[in-house]
Amino acid sequence: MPAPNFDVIASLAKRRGFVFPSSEIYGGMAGFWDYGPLGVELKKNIKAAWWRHMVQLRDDVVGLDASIIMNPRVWEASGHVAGFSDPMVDCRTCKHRFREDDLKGKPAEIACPNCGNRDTLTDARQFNLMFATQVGPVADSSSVAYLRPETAQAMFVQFDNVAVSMRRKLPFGIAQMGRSFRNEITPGNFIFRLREFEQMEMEFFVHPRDEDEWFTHWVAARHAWWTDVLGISGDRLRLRPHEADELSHYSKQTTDIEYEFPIGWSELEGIADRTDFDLRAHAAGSGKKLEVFDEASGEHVVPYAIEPAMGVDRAMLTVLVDGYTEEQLAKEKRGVLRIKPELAPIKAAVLPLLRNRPELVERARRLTADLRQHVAAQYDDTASIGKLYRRQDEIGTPFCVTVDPESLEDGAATIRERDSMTQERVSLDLVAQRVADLVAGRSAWEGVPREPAPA
RNA sequence: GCGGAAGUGGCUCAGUGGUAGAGCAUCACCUUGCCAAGGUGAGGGUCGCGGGUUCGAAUCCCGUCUUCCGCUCCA
Repeated sequence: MPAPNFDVIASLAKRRGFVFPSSEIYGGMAGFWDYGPLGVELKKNIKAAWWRHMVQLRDDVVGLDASIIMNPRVWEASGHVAGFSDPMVDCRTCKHRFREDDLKGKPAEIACPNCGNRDTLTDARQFNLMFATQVGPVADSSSVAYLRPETAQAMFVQFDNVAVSMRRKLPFGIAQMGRSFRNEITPGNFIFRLREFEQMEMEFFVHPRDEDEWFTHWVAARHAWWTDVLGISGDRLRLRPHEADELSHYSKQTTDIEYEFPIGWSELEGIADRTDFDLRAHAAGSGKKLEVFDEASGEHVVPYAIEPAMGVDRAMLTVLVDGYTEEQLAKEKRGVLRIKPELAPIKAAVLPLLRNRPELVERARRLTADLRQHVAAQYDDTASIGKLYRRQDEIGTPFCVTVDPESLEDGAATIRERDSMTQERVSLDLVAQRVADLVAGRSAWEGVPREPAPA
C-alpha cells in the first residue's frame, strides 16, 4: 500500500485530535498549525526519543535551550540578515519566476530567459525569510530584532560557555530543540512546510582532520535513528548527498535523509558539514575567540561543526504517514496507525466487555488508574467492544486491556496487542507492569550506534 | 507573491435565487460476552469572512482569507 495522501492524514489528525488548523474559527493562518491532545503527546514522545538518543545515551553531547530572540548582530554575523532573503523576479508574460542573482543583467534591461519577451520582467522584490519584531518601548531601527530562523546559531554563539562550563574537549556536541520561524513564501503540504516550526539540531564539533569520518558517522547514525527508533519504513527512506551546486553557503558537504511522501521524495533531516564557517563568522562578528586548544598538536584550532538538523513537525508527519494503513473488511475499511509503542500518545486502553455491570466498570476504572501510574492510559466504555478496538487502532494505541465478567472471578484481564493481534491473559495486579514492560520491549534500539564510532 | 482549482454540520458530500439535507461520526438510554452488531432518542451548520445586486442568496457580482496543485524554498 502506498503512503496515504496528506489530506487523508490531515483529516484523521483533525478528527482524532492530533493537529488542528491554527485559529481555525477566524479562518486559519497559513503556515501555522496547533497540536491537539493526542498530537502533543506524540510530538513530545518523538522529542524525547531524539533527546534520549542524542544526549542521554551519549557522553559526548550536552544540551542547550537558548532564547528565540537574540542580539540581532548574531544574524548579521551569520549572514542571515543579508543572505536569508531571496530577491525574486517574475515574468508577466509567461509567469515564470527567477532568482535575481540567476539573471544575467538587470530585469528592466533584459529579455525573459524563458519566453524571450522584453519589458516583461518585474523588478526584483526582496523577501527576507526572517520575522522581524521590536524589542523595547521605542519602535525604531535600533530596536529591530528577529525571531530565529534556525536554532543552530545559538550553539555557535554559546560555544565557549558550554565548552568551558562543561570542561569539554574535542570532539563534543551541543544539542538543542526549539521553535524556529521562517516567513516562507509558500507554506503548505499540511505540516511539512510551516512558518513556525520546531527543530532538533545538534552541532558536533570536531578537529578539522576528523571531519570526514564524523560526517560519515552521523549520516549513518541519523539514518538508523529514523528506521530503528521511529520505526519508519526503510524502503521509503533514502540518503541523498547534495550536488556541489546546491550546497548552502556554509556547507562543504551535506547529505539529506529523505522520505518518499505522496508528493515525492522530501527532506526530513540534513546532515551538514558546516566546517568552521559559523565559529569564524561569530568570532569575527563579536571579536571573541571561539576555539579550543589541541594538546596533540599544541595549537589552537577552530573546530569544524558536523550538524544533523531535523524538523520535529516533519518527523511527526512522517510517523503518521508511514504508520497509517487501511484494512479492507467485509463491509467497511478500518484505519490503523501502526506506530512504535514508545511514540504512541496512549499506550493502553482499558475496555470493559460490558458496561451495564457496575462491579465490572468499577474494576476496569481501578485498573486504568493503576495503569496511569506507569503509562499513558485511557478508559472507554461508550461503544461495543469491536468499535472500542477500532477507535484505539486508529490513534495508534498499541495495547488494549479487556476486562470481562470472568475477571471478577479469576482476577485477570486480557491484553491485546494491536500489531500482532495476539492476546494474553494477565493477572489484574500485574497488568500495569506487564504493559510497561511490553512498551519498553517493543521499542528496541538495536542498530543505533550509542558510542562515538570513529576513534 | 504569481497562475490554476476549491471552501456547505467533526468527516465525506448533495443542494445553483425562495427561509439548509444525507451517510458516517458524536452524546444519552436500552441492548451487547471479544475485533466498527441492533433499537429509540438527542445535540450540532445560516452555507470561510466582508460587502454588493435582489422583494428574497449557500446559490449572481466584487473584495478578502484559507486550502490544494504548479513556480520557488527549506527542517
